[in-house]
Amino acid sequence: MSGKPAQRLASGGGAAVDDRSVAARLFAILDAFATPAGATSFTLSLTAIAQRAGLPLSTTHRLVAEWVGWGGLTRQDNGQYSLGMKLWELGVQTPTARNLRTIALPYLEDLYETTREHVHLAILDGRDALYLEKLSGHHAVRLTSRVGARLPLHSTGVGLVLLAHAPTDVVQDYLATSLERFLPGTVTEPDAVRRRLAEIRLTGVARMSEEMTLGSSSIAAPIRDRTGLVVAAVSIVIRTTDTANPEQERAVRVAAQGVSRALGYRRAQQ
Amino acid sequence: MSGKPAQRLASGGGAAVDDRSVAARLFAILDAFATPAGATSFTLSLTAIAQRAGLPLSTTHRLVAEWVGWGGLTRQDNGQYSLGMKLWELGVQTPTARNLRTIALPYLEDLYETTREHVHLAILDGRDALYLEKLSGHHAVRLTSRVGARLPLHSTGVGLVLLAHAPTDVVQDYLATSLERFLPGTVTEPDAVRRRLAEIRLTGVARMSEEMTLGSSSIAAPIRDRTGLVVAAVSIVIRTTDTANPEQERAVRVAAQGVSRALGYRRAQQ
DNA sequence: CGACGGGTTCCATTCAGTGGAAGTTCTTGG
DNA sequence: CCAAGAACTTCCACTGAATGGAACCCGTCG
Repeated sequence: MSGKPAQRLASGGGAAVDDRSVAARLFAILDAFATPAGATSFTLSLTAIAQRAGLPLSTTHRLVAEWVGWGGLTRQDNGQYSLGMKLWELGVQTPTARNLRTIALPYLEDLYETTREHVHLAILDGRDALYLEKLSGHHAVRLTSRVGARLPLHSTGVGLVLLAHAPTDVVQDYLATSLERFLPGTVTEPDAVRRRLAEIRLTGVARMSEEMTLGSSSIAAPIRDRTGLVVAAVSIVIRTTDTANPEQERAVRVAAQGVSRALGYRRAQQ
Repeated sequence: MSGKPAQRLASGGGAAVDDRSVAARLFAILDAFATPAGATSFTLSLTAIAQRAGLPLSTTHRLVAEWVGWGGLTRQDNGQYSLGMKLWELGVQTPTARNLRTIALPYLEDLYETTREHVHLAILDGRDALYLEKLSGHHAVRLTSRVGARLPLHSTGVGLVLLAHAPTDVVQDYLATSLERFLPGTVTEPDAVRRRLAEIRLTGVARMSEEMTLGSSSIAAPIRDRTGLVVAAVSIVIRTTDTANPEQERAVRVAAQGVSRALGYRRAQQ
């Protein structure tokens, strides 16, 4: 790093210079709260935030205070910090999530009622399936998914559907990296995945069985907007042992079509 | 559009001083997106953001770029900006919203199924009822409410329930200001409201009729946590013309109790 | 009691952020 | 077709806001 004659610590360690902008530091603080894995959301102490964000304590202290002042973070009685309501309020206003959810929810409810199984709504975001909504009864199978979670495209029903209808370069790109095998049943071989995608495009539904969670299978179908583009996917997650029920598949299709129609899709082609 | 740009003109047309911190300016930009009234969420041009945030265009340009880089804002094809998915992702992680929602949703679904009416879940936040969840079928009455919306405490079912169980100083404070009369039926007289609150505490339900929206009534009940504290309220919104149905009230109670029990409430007192 | 780990405050230093202005692109309309 | 204008982007000299090390505070533990 000969470029910048920036501040240099006299000590032999030669600590790295932090050239992040104030904004970047503020964001780093929020990112410290990104819930890992499927864990339940949590709280952090000031020091913990400082560590995760890679910031000096005093700086963290000041910036965290700014967040709290605005409502993006909340300080709890025990001194721990957590994400604040303001963030939630703004978050739910996000157009994609809000519009899709509002329109889709009634159909998802119908689907839940007729099948009594977990119902998922997801969109493609980057290289992941992002779960926008999840309905599930009191009982139902334990699952990794939750609203706001990201799950892989190749091992989930909604993921495969989204991938099947994604631009070719996205598919190319996705299959170029090695796909994680979560269970023995997970299909990870690129060509095998490609064959599945083709079949999904043909039949209009994806069926998965024990590729992410033991004991659970899923049936997923695409949601199209007015232009015919696939913008989301619905699925139900069922116990693997249940006998294959054509009614279930039909219900998923009906729901997907209902939402598509509500979005203005008129089955022009197909 | 709230808080006017913090500009203070020195006598004689001197330059304005803006003593906001970088963080405050970043927040002001996000706040520019706070959806007004009940309008559908929207997009803003750079110039519009600058105006609403009270910032010079070049500064706005730079800061908006930071937001976009992080994912808090998204630039659309037409050049307009809107809230970004990252914000949604973090927002749904907010503990209060997430936990309550997760626990309550199954019961809300039950309630929706048995009544087929709008179902609301709200908490008290500041001087407003903040709507955490809303289920509604395809048909159903048109409403002002939506997830993430804030509505007054005195003119909504959930609002009254929350107020009825709020600390006395909150009630005091709330009733000290003049309450807006949305419809002829809105009860705005402090003492009349107080009497209602007492009754709600006694009976355990609130009934409203055409106090916010013409043609719609609501039935609301409190949700308690393990300590017995009222942390939220559920309600259904029904057509006013419908004959009073004791089944509906019972369904609301059942839902509220179900959620309370799931939160660990054991009906110690009462 | 002393030490320790978390949190808070202080303040001299300096460099990141600022914003006016000039440059660029896209529209409008004459 | 070009001029006028609006919206956006880039530039850069200046400066005061942000920085972070250090000192301080406070509750807890052995």
